Amino acid sequence: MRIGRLADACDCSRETIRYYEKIGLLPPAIRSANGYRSYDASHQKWLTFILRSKALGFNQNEVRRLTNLADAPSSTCQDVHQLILAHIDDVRARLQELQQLESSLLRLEEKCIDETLHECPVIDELMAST
Amino acid sequence: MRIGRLADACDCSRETIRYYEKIGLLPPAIRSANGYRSYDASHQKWLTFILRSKALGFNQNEVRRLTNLADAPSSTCQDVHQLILAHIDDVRARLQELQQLESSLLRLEEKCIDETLHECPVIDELMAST
DNA sequence: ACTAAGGCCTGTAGTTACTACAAGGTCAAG
DNA sequence: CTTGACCTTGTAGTAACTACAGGCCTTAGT
Repeated sequence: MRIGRLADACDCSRETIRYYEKIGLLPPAIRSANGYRSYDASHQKWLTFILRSKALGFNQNEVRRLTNLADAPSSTCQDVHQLILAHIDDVRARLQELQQLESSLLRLEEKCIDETLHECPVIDELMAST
Repeated sequence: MRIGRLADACDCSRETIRYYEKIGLLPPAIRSANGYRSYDASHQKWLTFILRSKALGFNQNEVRRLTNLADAPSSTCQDVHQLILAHIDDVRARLQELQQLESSLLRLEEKCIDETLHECPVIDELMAST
């Protein structure tokens, strides 16, 4: 399988695949005589794994740790479990931040009483000292 | 006021201030004879405005639009209102995404029944085809 | 056999929103 | 007169790609 077919199969771009190889996330492809990258089913599994992990919001470092765990025979399910729990905490922290952001924005938005005004209370509040 | 004092007053780094000037978010400082940047109260207002907008999650482009509105005498409160509403939509979209992420992660996490297992069902699921 | 379209290669630059130097100039205090 | 804190510019690095440029290779059609 060449890069284009793998990209289609996994629904990602060729550039992404080459990029993952470059940063060592994806094991390097075998090269055929003409220098083209050549992939098999195991490459596809790895790439699928990486893409799904990303879709779950894991960043490169976390994905790297996950792939290491997937690869190491000595790893246990607990290691994976820990990573997921840490990531859930992370996601929840971001959720809280966004929720606070939303309520701040709503509070601000309510200040727009008269929309025809040229003196905007929102601008004033953002600019005011203290 | 030199850059260090402004940075302290607004609780941001000197580099950030220079950066905002460079990208045209902050009006350029007046230079004193030795070439140092010199700021006054109006600069401080601008910077405060920018930093607060960022804290509300507005990105550079949105902040730029906000500062333009704050600066233009012809702008109305409605323009600002629109920007805020659009941003609230944005934040809500991100919230939804994160909530879906959280539930996906929780579903996945529940698969870890026996933590001592070396065959991790999570890894298997992430790697499996279809 | 020839040609055109498409696929592949490498390498570099751009994106966002900064942060972190490096190398050097300026100024006040001791 | 030196030390230290401040200032200047410019460049490179971060995450996670995306988008070329310039140049081979392959495949399908004529």
